[in-house]
Amino acid sequence: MRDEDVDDVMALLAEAVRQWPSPAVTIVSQREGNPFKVLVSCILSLRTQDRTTGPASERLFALADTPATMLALSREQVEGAIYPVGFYRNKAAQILEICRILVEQYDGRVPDDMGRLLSFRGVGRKTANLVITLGFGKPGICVDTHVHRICNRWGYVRTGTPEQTEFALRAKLPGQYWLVINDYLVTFGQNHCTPLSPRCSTCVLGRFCDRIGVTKHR
DNA sequence: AAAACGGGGGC
DNA sequence: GCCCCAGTTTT
Repeated sequence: MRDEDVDDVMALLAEAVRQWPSPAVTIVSQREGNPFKVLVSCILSLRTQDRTTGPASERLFALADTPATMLALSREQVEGAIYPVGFYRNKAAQILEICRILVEQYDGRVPDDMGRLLSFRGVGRKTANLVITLGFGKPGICVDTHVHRICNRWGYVRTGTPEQTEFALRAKLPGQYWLVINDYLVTFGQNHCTPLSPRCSTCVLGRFCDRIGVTKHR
């Protein structure tokens, strides 16, 4: 994919993702404007399939949906609510630790800058960028493995790590696409342009794609 | 039964 | 950069 193809690809992508109702990322999108829910949802989704984190986070938020109230929960309560996301002890402990810091040092509010977000254990660039963009509506690019894989598969960027992809996209992706690329590409990556067996033969973006790193395809 | 999945931390 | 982290889902 060449730079001048961006508008065409984004339009085709928007059309393509419409065939998958209630995409998994919508679960996270529904947290829009609520940085705390975005943050907790992201912690739950670490190294798990996104589909499972929606119901799990709903159960947790039914018990508590602010740092102060969630801090009052026991680790066992949190662990029980978030089945079946896995990594229960780590995730429950990290969430409660973040709640404690938010209450004690940040007046119960989630900070809106990269530096402070990254200081929390369990928060990396993907989570921080999602909090900044979805939670606070500020500019940012959230690169998960889907975004990283697909942008490289297209040949739009040539990078080795998601962080490099983030910086490459920040430098070249037109600003009007920053807030939608993650939503589109995650949906697209989960349903069509999958890691192992992308459906290249039925892909509307075929003529724009370099298929870099594609080993098998149907 | 086995392989795929997926962000972050520690070194 | 490399290795590790645990448990659910898919093949």
